[in-house]
Amino acid sequence: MVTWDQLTKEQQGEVDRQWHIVRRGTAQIVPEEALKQKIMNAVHTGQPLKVKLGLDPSAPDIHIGHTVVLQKLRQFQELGHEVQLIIGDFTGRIGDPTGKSETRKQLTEEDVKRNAETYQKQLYKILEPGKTKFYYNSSWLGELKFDDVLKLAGKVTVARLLERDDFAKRYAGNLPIHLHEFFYPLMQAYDSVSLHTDIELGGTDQTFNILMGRTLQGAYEMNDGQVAMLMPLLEGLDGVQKMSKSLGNYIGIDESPNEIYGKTMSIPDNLMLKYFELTTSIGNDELRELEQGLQAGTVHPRDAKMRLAKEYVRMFHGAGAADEAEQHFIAVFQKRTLPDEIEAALLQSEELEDGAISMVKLLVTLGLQVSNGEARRSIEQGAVRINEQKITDIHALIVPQNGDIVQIGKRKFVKLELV
RNA sequence: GGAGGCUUAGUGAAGUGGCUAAACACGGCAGACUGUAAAUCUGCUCUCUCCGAGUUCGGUGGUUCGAAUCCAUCAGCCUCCA
Repeated sequence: MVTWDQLTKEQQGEVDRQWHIVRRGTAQIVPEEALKQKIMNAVHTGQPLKVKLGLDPSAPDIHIGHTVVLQKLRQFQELGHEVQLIIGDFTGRIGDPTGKSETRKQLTEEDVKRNAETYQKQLYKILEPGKTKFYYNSSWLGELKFDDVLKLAGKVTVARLLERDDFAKRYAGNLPIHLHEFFYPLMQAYDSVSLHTDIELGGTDQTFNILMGRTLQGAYEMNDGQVAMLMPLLEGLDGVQKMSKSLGNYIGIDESPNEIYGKTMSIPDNLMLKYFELTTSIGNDELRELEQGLQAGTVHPRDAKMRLAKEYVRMFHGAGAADEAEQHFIAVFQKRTLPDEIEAALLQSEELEDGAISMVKLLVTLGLQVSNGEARRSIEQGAVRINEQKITDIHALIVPQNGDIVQIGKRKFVKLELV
C-alpha cells in the first residue's frame, strides 16, 4: 500500500484528476478514503482497478436509467481501468428481493445466452469492448457445495441482514421473508470475492448488497474490501418513480429515434439537469452554463430538453438520425402536421361489410384500443380522427380506403392497408 | 402440531343480506390550456349489439325470494404458541 508522500508530483496530479472525474455525480462512495487509496495504488503500480457491475439476465433491455451507471463505467475505462460485467444467471433464479415475490421463471441456457448477446450489443454503444469483460456468476456459484454455502452463511448474522431496508420493512410489517431471499446479497457479494473486485457500482438501492461484498471480501481475508460506488436513481418519465421497464416509464436505448426523442420531451422539466449530468458526457462547465441559463430564463426549457433528446438519439442512433428525429418532432408535435412515415396497419377485408366498418370496431381491430368500450370513450371524447377529420359519433360507419390515416390522441397514428 | 386473522376492480382501501357494477384515493386514458413539461379545469376508467343486458368481490358447494355480505369446504398468505 502506497502513501501519498511516496507518489511523484505527476502521480499525485494523476490521482487528483481521476478522483475528480470518478467522483462526479455519485450519490455516495463508501468509504471515500478507500477509493482514493485504490486509485493511488493503481496509479503507483500501473495495475488497473477492477470495476464490477451486475446485470439482471432476465431483462436485457437497457434504458436511460441504466446508463447512469454505464456512463460511470465508461469514465473508469477512459482512465484505463477494467470493467467486470456479471451476467447474474445464477442470482437471477432468486431475483433481488423486493417483497413482490413472484417466483422467478427459470431461464434456459439459451435464454441467458441470447440475453447476454443482446446486452453486449446495447452496452457497447456506451462501453469500450476492449476493456470490458463478461462473466456468468453460475460458473462459480453453481460449483459451491453445501459446505461452502454454510461457510458463506456463517460469515453473516441475521441481525445484519435484517438491516437491509426491504427486509426490515417486511419484518416490521409482518410480511413474509423467505430464507432463500437472505442469500441474494450473499451471492452477489460472493461474486466480488470470486473476481477480486475493487469497486462495485450500483444504484443507491444496491447499497446493502454492495456493502455485503465489502464485508465478505474482508471475511475471506482480502484485506480491505471493495469500495461501493452508488449512483443516484434516475426517475422515469413520470418524474416520481425510478425508471424501470415494468413501470413503463422508461426510454429504451434500442427504441426508434422518434420514440427516444419524443419520450425525452415528456420528462418533467425539473429532472432535465439531472438527466444531463448523469446520462450524458456533457462537460461540467457547460452543465453549469445551462443551469444558469435556465434559472435566468435566457434558455427556454423546451430548447434545453430538445438538446437532451437530440443527444440521446445521437448516442444510440448517430447524428443523422438525431437530426431527422428533431425535424420529425417539430413537424408533428409543434406544427401539428402529419408525420411523413406512418406505421402501416393491416385490415383484413373479411372485417368489412359491404365495404364498411363501424368506427368502434375499426379501432379495436387495428389494435389501437383494447375494448369496444374504450374505443367508444375515445370517440366520445373527440380523440379520434380519420384523415384529420374528427369522428365524434360512436355509431359512425366508415368506408376505409387504402392509405387512410387513423389517428387517436396526439401520438398514435396508423396508416390503413387493406388486405 | 395448536389458536387466531386476512384474501374486494391496475394499486391502496370502503362495504357485513336487498337502495352495490360496488364509495373513496392513487394510477391510467382523453379533452381544454401549453413547450408531447409542471400546475389547473373537465370527462371517462368490468364486458357486450350501450335502449338495455350480462359476468364480477380468492376457488367450490350450500342457506335464502335475494349474498361481496351468512354457512361449509378447499387454496394462498400473515401472526402468535409449541
